[in-house]
Formats: sequence, C-alpha cells, structure tokens
Amino acid sequence: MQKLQPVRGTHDLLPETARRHLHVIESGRGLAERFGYQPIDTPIFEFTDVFQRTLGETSDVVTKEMYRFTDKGGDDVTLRPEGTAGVVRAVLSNGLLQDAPLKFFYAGPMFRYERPQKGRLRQFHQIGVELIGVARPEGDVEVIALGAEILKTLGVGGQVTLHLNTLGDAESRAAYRKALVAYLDGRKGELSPDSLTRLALNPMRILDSKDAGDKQVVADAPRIGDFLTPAAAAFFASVRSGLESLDLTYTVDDRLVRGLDYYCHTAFEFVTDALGAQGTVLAGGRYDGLVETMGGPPTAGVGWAAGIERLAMLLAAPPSAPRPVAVIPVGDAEEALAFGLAHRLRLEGIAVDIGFGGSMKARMKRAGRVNARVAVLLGETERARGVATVRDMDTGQQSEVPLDALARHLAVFR
RNA sequence: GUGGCUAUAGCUCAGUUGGUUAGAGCACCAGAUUGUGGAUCUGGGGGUCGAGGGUUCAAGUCCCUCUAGCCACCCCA
Repeated sequence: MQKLQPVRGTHDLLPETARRHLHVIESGRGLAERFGYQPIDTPIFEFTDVFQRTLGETSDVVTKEMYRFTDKGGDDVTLRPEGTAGVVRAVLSNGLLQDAPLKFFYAGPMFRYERPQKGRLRQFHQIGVELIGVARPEGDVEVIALGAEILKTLGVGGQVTLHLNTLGDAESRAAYRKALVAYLDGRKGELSPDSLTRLALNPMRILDSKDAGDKQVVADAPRIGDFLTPAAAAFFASVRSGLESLDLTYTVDDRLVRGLDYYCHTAFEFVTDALGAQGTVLAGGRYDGLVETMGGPPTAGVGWAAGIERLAMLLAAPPSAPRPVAVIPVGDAEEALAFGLAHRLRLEGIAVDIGFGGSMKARMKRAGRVNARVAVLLGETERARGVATVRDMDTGQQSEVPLDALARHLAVFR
C-alpha cells in the first residue's frame, strides 16, 4: 500500500501555518475595508470557458496549468487558476456594473498544475483586490497604495520593493511589438531556444528572460517608453506622480511584462529577494479589456493578487496563539463540575482549555503545553468549600477563589 | 514538461569497504513527587529504513522503475 500522503503540490496547513495564513487574510481584509473594498467570494470552479476566454488561448496557464475536468453532468469545468476572472464573471452574472465603481477584496485557494517548488504549489492561496469601472490613473494609485499598506502592516514592507512599468494602450503596444520583433529578428542567432519560441508566440516575454545571452540582446532592445501614444504616456505619468504624492517609492522596470493577455497600461510587482526564484509577492495591473472580453460593456479595471504562502513565509514570527485558562479536575468526582465550569467561563468570553481524562499531573502538563495563563484546580477540598484553586502558570502562585466569583476574577484574561 | 539533489522514529539526523537484535538528540508516555506543569534523573512506547522489483549466502547500504520532497528552468502569487 502506498504511504498516506497528500496530492502532489498540496499542503496541510498545520496550526502554526494556518495562523500565519489567517493573519495575512485578516490584515488584508481589514485594510481593504478601510479603503472601501467589500469582501466577495466566488466559487473555486467555473465553466472552463470563463478562464479560457479571459486568460487567452495561448497563455501557459490555459494551455498546460489548468485543473480541468468534465463533471457528471457533462459540464466542462476548471478549478480557478486565479481570482480576477471569477470576480468579473460574478459582476456580470449579478448585474453589478450599474453600481460601478466596484471595489472588491477576496481570499481563497487557487489551482495550477505546475511542478512544485519553493513558494509554488498546485493548490496555493491568494488575497486580491479588484477595482472595476475606474479608468482614471487614481484607480491604479489607490490599488497599489492598498497593497503597499498591507505589506507594511504585515511587517514585510522592508523586504520588498515596488517595480512599475506600463504596457501602454493597444496602439502603443502594437507599435512597440512591431519594433521589438524587428529588432529581435535581426539578432535571432543570439537568442536562447526558449526565446525563439517566445518570439513567435509572445515576444514581450523575451524581455524578462533569465538567460544570460537573452539579457545581452534585450539590453539594446527598443523600449516601450519610446512608443507610447501621448495618451498612454500621460496616463503613466499620472500614475507615477500619484504614487510619489503618497510617498510610495518605486523603480521603473522596462522589462516587467505580463503573462496574462488582458493587461494594459500599468503593471506592477512587489518583489523580494528572500524567497529564491519566486520573489514576486504581490503583483497586478490594469485590465481594461477584460470585462468586454467576457461579454460585458467596455469597462476599465485594475487589481492585484498576492500569494499568501509567500507572505506567510516572510512573516518574522507567527501571531501568537491566545493563552487559555486551563480547567483541571483533580479526580473523577470533579469531572462534571469542571466541565460545567469550563462552559460557563467560555460563555463569559474567556478562552478555556480542558483536557479529557488523564491524571492531574498529565493535565497540568497539558496546561503547560497549551501555554495556559492560569490553571483552575477543582478537587475534593475545593468542592466541599465551593472554591477553586487558581494557579498562575508563570509565577506558580496559587490562591482560592469562590466559584461564583471566578468569571469576574478571570475576566482580565478575556 | 526539462534538469540536478534527496528520501532511516512525530521532528532533526548518524549508520564505517554490503554482515546477523537499525541508533542518537529533541518530542511523546510513565515513575521519582498516593492533589500540581515547565528543570533534573530513571524507565518505556514508537521504524515492514518512501513503494515495488533486481543482484547477492547476506541489502538501510549496490542496480532499475515508480512516488514524493527540495532546488533551478519554463511560468507565475
């Protein structure tokens, strides 16, 4: 029989890790709401078409990374590889565009059939935001500012730098692409095999190739900045000055491109060098064509997604677990009394741990292990006198407290 | 999908050119302390050595296949 193990690339989130994840999610959601972003949850699977249409037929995500299957009813469905497509679909399904601009925050699992690696899993988790219906550059600035604030709150701001680029509008992009292909064609002989296929499929991707030879070729390549239409250039300038006015520092990175087809104008990434090759921690951009691609009216949009696993790894220390009160019956005769008392304390809002069975010594040991603040001991003598012995687990000091005063006495630990 | 490295107790790891009952530290359980955790001491439980096949008198150790992990490419959060 095969060893019991989770599916490749999936992971159990044991309590310490789970707490890190929750901390990331709750920090994100709290700040997002402060910025006016509402929580939204969409299904973790959709009709395959939702992703296929929006991500583009040729993207890697669609061609080789989708968890796609036919369900018992014959529907072609796919586990979501990213969050934006589902949110946009929900906006259209529910006719929400009449309330635009829309601001949403989401968190949840995503699925991509990839080879696992550090910071890369088949089931991973993201938080993300979408701002739909805002064509102005202030939208980009708000969304980036929210991301930066979340990273700062999580204490990872110092390990991360913001990279920024523009992909221009359709016109800019077409002109640039033409010039880029012409240039690269002339230096075909120097490109890596990977980049030769990119040249045919997605030439912009050559810009961020890690191959040394490619990098040399790219160094002299034409730059998108020289091909921007006046409108696209003005848009990018506004985003930059907006960031500067909020004291958000960034570096412009010519070679920052996007794998997904629906991006235009602003592209940005918060990157760290603390995570090996998967240094991107939060990334996004503007996707003005997406809603239309899905069958809605022309609608602007900007957003980002951040990898919870990657952020959780960067957290210096996991948020500490709450310290409970341990209720400990000394013998079987006090078991019922202790259980009832524990319940009443919980109803008063006090965190209570109660072990089930075992000697008093074993229960004290457990109290130590769960880092209890105090132990409430109930034995024969206490029962006879209607009191409990309260032991401070840090100092070892003990005192007797009448049972009916216990909740009040322990209220400081709420 | 491609390449490299790896897999021995819950965790981190020893295991000598193949040699007989596979070890340590930490963790866990119990006792020393018949109503008291964290320190110390003593004892105990826990391994089909990732799975399957092969070579051999003999395999944790050598060979093959598979699975999984790690690292990088591809790509991405």
